[in-house]
Amino acid sequence: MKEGAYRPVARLFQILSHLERLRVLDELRRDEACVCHLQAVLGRPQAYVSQQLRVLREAGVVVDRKEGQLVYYRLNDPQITQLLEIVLGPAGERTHPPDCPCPRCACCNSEASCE
Amino acid sequence: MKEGAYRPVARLFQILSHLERLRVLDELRRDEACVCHLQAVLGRPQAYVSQQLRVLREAGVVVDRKEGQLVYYRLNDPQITQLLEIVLGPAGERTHPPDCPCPRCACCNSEASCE
DNA sequence: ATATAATATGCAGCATACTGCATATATATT
DNA sequence: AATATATATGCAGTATGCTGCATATTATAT
Repeated sequence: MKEGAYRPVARLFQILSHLERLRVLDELRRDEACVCHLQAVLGRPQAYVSQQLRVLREAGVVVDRKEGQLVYYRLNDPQITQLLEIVLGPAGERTHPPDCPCPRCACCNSEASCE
Repeated sequence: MKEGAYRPVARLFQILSHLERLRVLDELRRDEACVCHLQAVLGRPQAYVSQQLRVLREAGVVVDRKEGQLVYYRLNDPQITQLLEIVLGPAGERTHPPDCPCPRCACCNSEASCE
């Protein structure tokens, strides 16, 4: 086995060894999500969420897509999906935080429920 | 998904996000190995190797077995094997460092080769 | 019992990542 | 153009892990 093969792997695991980043990735494997949605899911300041998203983005773990003024993030690497499946089990349902302002949560936050 | 589920996972990934620990685990998934063998593989001081082995042991990733004055370590958790397979590919051959004093390396280090 | 080999543990200095805040950019609305 | 909303970036203090060394423990041999 080539010596240098461990370095990128160690780096990847380091990216994943973070509580909030794991939460983000777990949410993203269900469906892509905008920043404000992730912000509501984590219950953390926007700047904090963006910072963790940058780490994930620069590592190639996620990619972003702009739509109007919203930025949607989604998983990029199928390896990540495999890893998450092993340690977290199958993906669950999309989270609907009560105070999420994003379009995809609007239906059930204005009315009583949406599904 | 329950809130606290991410903490142990983050901790596990943190354990794995280490260059030398990854090398150790990669060696162990081929076969169990004694401390002195791992010491020769890493080319690091004995105390350093034992320290990393302790981290792996306390995390439940590996278990040890005493045989005479040697202590053999092996993988404990099948999840780890799966994770390593994903990020490192299939396990390779056992490493035979030229200066390894352990019984299982003795055959090929005293003579020209052993396989 | 003493000496030697194999392994484990404790501690301290150093490096690095995490966290929170202030601020910058970019897009839409009026 | 001015304002508001959504998102990104830079920086500093703090916490945490890494590394190396000294030393303790355990087992074998003489």
